[in-house]
Amino acid sequence: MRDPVTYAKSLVREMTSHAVGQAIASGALPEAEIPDYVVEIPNETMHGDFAVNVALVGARVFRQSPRAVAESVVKNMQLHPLFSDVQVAGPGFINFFLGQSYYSETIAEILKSGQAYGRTDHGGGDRVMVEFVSANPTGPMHLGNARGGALGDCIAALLNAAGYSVSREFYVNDAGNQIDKFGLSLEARYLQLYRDDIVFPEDGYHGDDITEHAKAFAAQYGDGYAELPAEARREALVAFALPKNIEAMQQVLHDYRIDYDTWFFESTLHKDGTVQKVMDLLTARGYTYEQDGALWYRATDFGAEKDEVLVKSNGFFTYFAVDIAYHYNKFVRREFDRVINVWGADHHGHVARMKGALDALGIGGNRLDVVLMQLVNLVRDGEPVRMSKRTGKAITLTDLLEEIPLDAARFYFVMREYTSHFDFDLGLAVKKDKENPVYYVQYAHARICSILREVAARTNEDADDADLFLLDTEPERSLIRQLSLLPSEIVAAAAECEPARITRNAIDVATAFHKFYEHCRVLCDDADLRRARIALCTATRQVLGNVLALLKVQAPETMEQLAL
RNA sequence: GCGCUUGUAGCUCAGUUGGAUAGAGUGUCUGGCUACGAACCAGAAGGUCAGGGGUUCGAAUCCCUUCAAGCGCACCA
Repeated sequence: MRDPVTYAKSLVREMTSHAVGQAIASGALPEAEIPDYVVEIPNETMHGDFAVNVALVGARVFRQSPRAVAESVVKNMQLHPLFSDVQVAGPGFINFFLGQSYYSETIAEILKSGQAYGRTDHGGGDRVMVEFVSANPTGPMHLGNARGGALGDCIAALLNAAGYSVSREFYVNDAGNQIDKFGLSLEARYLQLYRDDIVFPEDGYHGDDITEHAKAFAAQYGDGYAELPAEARREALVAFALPKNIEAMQQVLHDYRIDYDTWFFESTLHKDGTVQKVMDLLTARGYTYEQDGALWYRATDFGAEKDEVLVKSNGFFTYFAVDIAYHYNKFVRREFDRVINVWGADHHGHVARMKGALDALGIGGNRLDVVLMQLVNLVRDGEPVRMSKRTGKAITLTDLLEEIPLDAARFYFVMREYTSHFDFDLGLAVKKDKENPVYYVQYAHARICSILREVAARTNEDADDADLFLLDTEPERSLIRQLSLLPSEIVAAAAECEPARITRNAIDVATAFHKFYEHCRVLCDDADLRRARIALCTATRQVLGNVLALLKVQAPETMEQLAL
């Protein structure tokens, strides 16, 4: 029962297949191969807990109406004790109803597993890397990084809970063009401190942070670098500013509750020769050619519309070449079974050629999954917000976290599916009322804690040996049914790389609990029922706590705790 | 021009690999606190699933097409 839903579904499948076999053996159905059918959870509870469509998809091969097939199957069905009933309904669905033992065993399982409830070994320990954010280290992080950060971090947590061995990684682009630009920008700001005739590069980084770096550098080293050769000057400035930027990113992300296993530096791929090695590998495999002084990769051999440059005619590698080398490093050098990259949707053109390049290397592009996240629009009370009120510049991750609670930020960025172009409403995120789903879920947790405090104060009862069969009203069963979904929901969310499934699950659990609270008094006079309901509250608190932990959102014991 | 993503209630979004009467939240209207937290619950109203074709027992879901929005199509990263 570690995963109640999956277990019950497998029983349904066994019972159904066996019953069809029996029906054929008894002559009720003609000899035929059992068609593929699905076991699903119906939308309506009156349609049972699980529904099977074998009669609908099998009507043709059995040459009978769906209802007739269903009747024959049900007639030959031996019901497992976990179920209380099976019925034919609608056009020919076979509906299964869970018995009370399912509900009591689910609660027992949750209480026994505790923090481990929801975790499975589905992934078999496969090594998966989740690379996310990987923001350009030449400046502060923006809102897209905020969504990508919450998304990647939650995907990693989900994979971990689903039984994968997960590594979180940040790729630091500390080489190449944008670092040159960074150096030129720093140099211009530095020299401007001493001379009037310095023109700032048109395509340089115009942010104040560049000027701040230059001033700090000047404060520490004076004007000595103004007279040195430009190359040495820029190198010193970059060596001064880049680590500061990286450290700042680490700090902000840490504040955002994201801690990486690895900060991987692009420069190491150049230094240890990986980039050149991978170029040679592609050439040896016959997938490159030279033209116009550049080295080209035959992307068209792998379905792309045009070939791509790997080595520019000036001798430098393209970003694409380095990225191929980076992924070679992930799969071959570091032996990850799977890699998940969280990219902004504006990189979608890069996906097919990256996978193609992995095919070209014989690694297999299907081992790479790219989560293409749509970009975020910031709105306040329906109006688009482009700039920070405080700084007048584009809103950074730091600005955002100063304005809205951390819990709201983490929850909101994964609440919508990553394919949705969504508007982040600053007005809504700070609201501490029922409009805000974060508080709705947290309130449910605090409410349970409050009840359990009350229990401790009044009765000090032990619910360990409670008779869980007493939890048989609809609000109770409906809540337990919701609790039982968690392990399979985590597996599904991990498979889809979609944390939004889990935020929805959290909201659904909270809803089911609030309804239970409304209809069933926990501190009732019947001592047996009381103990059973205490056990249900404890189990619900555990599930909410486990889900919120996956999302890295606080599970408060009182709402006052949330005052931030 | 080609490609990717999206289009479902006034608004924000679900819809579990094609299933039963398309669901939540919010907003509007109405009701519920002298018992465990009303940051909650219950009810009403609200739909041409962007439009049009097709596939089949059955389509919001799959195929074709039109329209609309966002984003890509560099010897940038």
